[in-house]
Amino acid sequence: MEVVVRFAPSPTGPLHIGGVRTALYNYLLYKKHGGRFILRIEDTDQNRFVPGAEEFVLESLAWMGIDFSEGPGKEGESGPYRQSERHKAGLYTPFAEQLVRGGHAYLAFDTPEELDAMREKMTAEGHKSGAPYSFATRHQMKNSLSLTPEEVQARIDAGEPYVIRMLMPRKEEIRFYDEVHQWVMFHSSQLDDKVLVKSDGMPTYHLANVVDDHLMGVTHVIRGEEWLSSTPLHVMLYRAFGWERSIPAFVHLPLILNPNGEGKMSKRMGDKLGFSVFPISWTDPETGNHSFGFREAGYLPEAMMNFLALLGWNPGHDEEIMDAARMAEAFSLEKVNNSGTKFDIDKLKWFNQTYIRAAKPAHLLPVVKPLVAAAGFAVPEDAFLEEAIHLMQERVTLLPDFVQDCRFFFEAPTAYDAKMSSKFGPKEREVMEGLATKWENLTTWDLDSLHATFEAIKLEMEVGNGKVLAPLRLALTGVPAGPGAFEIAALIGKNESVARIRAALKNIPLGTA
RNA sequence: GUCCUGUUCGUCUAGUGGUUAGGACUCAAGAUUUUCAUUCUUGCAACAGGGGUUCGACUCCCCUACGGGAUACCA
Repeated sequence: MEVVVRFAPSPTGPLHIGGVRTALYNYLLYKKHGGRFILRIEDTDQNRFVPGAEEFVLESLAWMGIDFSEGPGKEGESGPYRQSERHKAGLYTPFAEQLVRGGHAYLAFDTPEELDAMREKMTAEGHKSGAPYSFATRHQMKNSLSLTPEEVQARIDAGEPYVIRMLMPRKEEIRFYDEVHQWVMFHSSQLDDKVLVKSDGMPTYHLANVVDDHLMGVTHVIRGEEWLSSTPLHVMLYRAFGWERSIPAFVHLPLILNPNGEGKMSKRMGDKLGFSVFPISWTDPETGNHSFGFREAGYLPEAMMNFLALLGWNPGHDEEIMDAARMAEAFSLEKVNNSGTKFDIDKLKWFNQTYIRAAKPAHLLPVVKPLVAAAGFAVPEDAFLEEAIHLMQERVTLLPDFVQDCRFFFEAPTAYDAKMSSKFGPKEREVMEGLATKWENLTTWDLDSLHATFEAIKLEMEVGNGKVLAPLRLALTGVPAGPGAFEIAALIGKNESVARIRAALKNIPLGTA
């Protein structure tokens, strides 16, 4: 059987990292089995519609390397892909009518105020369920069940707004199999009469979701665990429509929790704890507030993908570093975990570091280049930058470190490390003078000749490695850490290297050593 | 409150009745390295609690505790 999965975000705000993981699991299953991977935009709530949110989803998935097979801008056999468009095409109304005709749903005319009143009444009477609309209350409300057909028709004719609600049966067992949680059972008496069609005629998530999944031939509903509670309603909908034989497999993914375990990962906690919850940066069109994403923080999408995949799933072996193809190959729903997962930023950093170290400098070049420019440096030639990346990549965790931790590739030191400077004594200065002179006279400028001058100066001045290397590093970079001094010198060139030694001699006050 | 769901090192996890409970991240110590980083070695560290079932429970069942989710004309 063909596997059809779908990722169905709603454009009510920027997609967050939990959504990205949901998309990723869909993608992995699709990559493994083939079939179709549909991106569907669930924009049935026009009040909460946020401009730019859909573009944000598209750009985020593109950055992550998560390709869907059909969706907005990529027409396939199941379009259109925005529920608002599907509604305009009249896709949902017949199904809602079918439900009403079949006695599975009914019309309700209650105002928000009346609903609130009932809610209050329920809680005041100490009812455990605060639901204002259920088998217990529906006959006290204004709907096509409690009103006579004439009254109902009169209200409709008068243009009174109404919603369509699910008529939840009184006593029915609702059992469904979830690939992650196994058998889950609900009792219909605990469920309320959810709104299926809003008073503006737009379907709610529940209706649209079930109808679309059916129409699109979705075989696996992979979504976050926050949906587990509404699954019985969906199952009842499948039953009411007579679609129970083709009901999709449910896969409710464990939630991604805040690092401190306090609830599902949120922007609020991210701000508090200092990490992003968005894949890429986002500017709120309403407030203008800007949030950085993992991309801007300097994470590689491959690292992100690897980390996210392992947040709630494991391949069944000890392998941790896997590319998309390898993960897809190893992917299996049975290996998806069932308990909430705290977001471990340290582990993500480790993945990022690992991927940066393993990357080809040419692969990193396009992302590092803009960072160099953004820092205000003149952007060197590609060959230079690639070599700098090569020298730095095993000591970098985040992409911006390529600029932050090695400014010396782009400019002469503007300050010198105090501790190292204090050891820049007379002997060191003498050695540096000698080395500068030797370098000036060098006709070939490569690692070998540089090392040769190093050996020569040690012999001449009768000093060890430290008396040469430490002051040289200080002169060249101003900082105590970094790639080998000769590698740096070789890269920045003869004139620059000599100039930096001369500058250090001039600018660093005589130490105490 | 009610319903659903979960609970193995600090974190991510392996484990499906008999294991010295394994790996990874973090942290600590040491070795290598002209600095830093890398690499390598070692170490610290867990089956929420209580009852059953069983010759034997981390593994199966029940209860408790503690998390998480859902309880909208939001998704």
